Amino acid sequence: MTDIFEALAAPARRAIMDALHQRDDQTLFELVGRLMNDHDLPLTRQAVSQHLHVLEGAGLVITRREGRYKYHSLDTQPLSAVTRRWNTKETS
Amino acid sequence: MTDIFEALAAPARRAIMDALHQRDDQTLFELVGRLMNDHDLPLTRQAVSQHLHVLEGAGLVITRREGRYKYHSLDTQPLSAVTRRWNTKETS
DNA sequence: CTTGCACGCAAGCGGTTACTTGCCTATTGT
DNA sequence: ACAATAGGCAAGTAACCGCTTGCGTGCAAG
Repeated sequence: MTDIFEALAAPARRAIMDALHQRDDQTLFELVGRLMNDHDLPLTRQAVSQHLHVLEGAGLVITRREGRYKYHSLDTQPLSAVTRRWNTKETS
Repeated sequence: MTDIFEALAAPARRAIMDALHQRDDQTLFELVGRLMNDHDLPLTRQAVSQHLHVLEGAGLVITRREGRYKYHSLDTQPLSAVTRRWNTKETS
């Protein structure tokens, strides 16, 4: 759970999360093209790849191998636990 | 909202959040003493002070001046918005 | 079997960040 | 008034992080 905050600290990684939130099961190149069009983030392929590895290590992104393609999807379960860490008293 | 992730990325800052979660309205020196006893983080006064400023800037900690004392408390409202960013579909 | 595509690995570089060090201000107590 | 306490400000340093660069691997198509 510690890695979640560090993973989401980088703006580029949050942009990737947003891109995956719009549509799941995206490959690396799909994400690269999307991040160059939607946002003005000049992220190269290797940069996105490294970010995806960080997000995957934090448990926020799950991957699925299919031939030479690797599809990425969100896993929002860890985020729910994040909020409950300091929100034990007030919830409304 | 961007600053929230960067603020919580540092483990020392999360430890401060935990200390404030145990008890609100703590001064700087109270937090320093608590962080030296509870955890094994050798945080100096200036380090904790800087971390508190970051947390305050992120809106996670609210302060209250009283004479020469400055009491710090948690504000967990921003954290609720954090989770809802990517949890629009599943909530249970 | 060769060519191209999707992706992985690893070293290196520049900017950021956490922490220290030193000094300063303001409020309280005697 | 003087000393002590609670906290603030700013510069300097070392480590970390994001990104690049270059090359390597495996799958797929002709």
